[in-house]
Amino acid sequence: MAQHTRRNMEEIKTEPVDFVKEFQEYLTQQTQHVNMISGSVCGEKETAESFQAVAPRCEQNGLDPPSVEVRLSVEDGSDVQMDGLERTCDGKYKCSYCSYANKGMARLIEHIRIHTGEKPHRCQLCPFASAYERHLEAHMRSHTGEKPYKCDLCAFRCSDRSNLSHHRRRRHKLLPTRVARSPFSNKRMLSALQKRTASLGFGRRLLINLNPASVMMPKSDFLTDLSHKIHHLNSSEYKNAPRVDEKESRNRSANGLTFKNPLDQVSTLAGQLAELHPESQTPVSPDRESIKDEKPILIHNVSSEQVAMCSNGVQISSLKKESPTSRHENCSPALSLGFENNMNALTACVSNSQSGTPAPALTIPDQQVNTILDHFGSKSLLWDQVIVWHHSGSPSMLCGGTENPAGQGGLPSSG
DNA sequence: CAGCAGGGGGCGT
DNA sequence: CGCCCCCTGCTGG
Repeated sequence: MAQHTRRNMEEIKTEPVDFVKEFQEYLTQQTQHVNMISGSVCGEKETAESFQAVAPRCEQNGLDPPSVEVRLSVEDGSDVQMDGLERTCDGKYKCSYCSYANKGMARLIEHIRIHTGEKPHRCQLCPFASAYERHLEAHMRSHTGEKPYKCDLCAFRCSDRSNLSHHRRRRHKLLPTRVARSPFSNKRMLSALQKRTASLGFGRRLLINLNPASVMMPKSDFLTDLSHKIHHLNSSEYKNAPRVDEKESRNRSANGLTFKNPLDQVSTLAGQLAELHPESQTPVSPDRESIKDEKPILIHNVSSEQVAMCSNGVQISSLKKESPTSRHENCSPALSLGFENNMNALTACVSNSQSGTPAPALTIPDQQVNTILDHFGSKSLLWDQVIVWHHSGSPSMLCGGTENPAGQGGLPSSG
């Protein structure tokens, strides 16, 4: 009896890890099952290799291979029967499981996953899985503790824009705010930046403050109106920014964060982010009332495209690289990160930004820069991306300034 | 009521 | 096709 109890205790002890593992195995099995069905419908069974060939991106993100096969066996004609897909006469792809139709095949593939139960986008930290990548991103914020969306009518803040919209409707009886699109006048550059951030493992999240308020200004004014705003970027201002306890910071710098549980790491980092600067965490409200809260940003040496663009709220410049020794001089001592092998933690914390949301300040000591570079080198990280976020007169910055010294860096050619 | 997850639409490239 | 946004529904405090 006592032995039995002890054995149970041991089982319980390891349960969290085993549970996640088992759940992922379960999902894998489910995926394989769906694949099998899919393959039988297609008349061929896909191997793992062929899946990777179809969607190499999946390997990158550690996702399941797409099991929803989309193959036009017949090129012409409407109502082409595919694997779970039909094409309607108006060119839309129609779900064969329900009446849903969409002109975008990818959208339909996503939709069909609802029927197949496939959830290839898995959280690395918990059993959460979703058929939608965007949902995984929102889910990750629940781990990081990010609450980038703030209600401008009360102190409410949340991690999801939908929640904010929900809150505004329920609490303040307000209609949802339609957020205008990107303020970038140079959309090509925006697209390039998005691709670059994606290539860095930041998913589709963009490390740029796309303050919707900026949209209120005519595009042409973006280029002319920021000059008088640059004075906000006073280096003395962020000297006053709250800093992580120096001793603690030093310890972390020397030892790195040695969390056994990646979730702990994320949580701790999120906590540090929260301590950075109360104001700096104040997100950009998507509403026009918050124009006063615009947060200019600097992005140094953005890419090989020597871009210099200013806008109301966004400045991007292609400054010369700083020497590695001078790097720290321009860095806010806001936060030191230690990196194990959890790229997701980095992604989750660093990518605390998306359209209309600010990023936290991050400072990465040299040793850890090297660690990161070691980690990301094979992933083609171009470490000369420097992103500075300027918050309401209290600028913070994410620093870097040196290309991957291993020479493995450089972004894949976007072409 | 907030948090979270599921699902779909619009638009630019 | 990717990105961004929105709405809806469920759950727990």
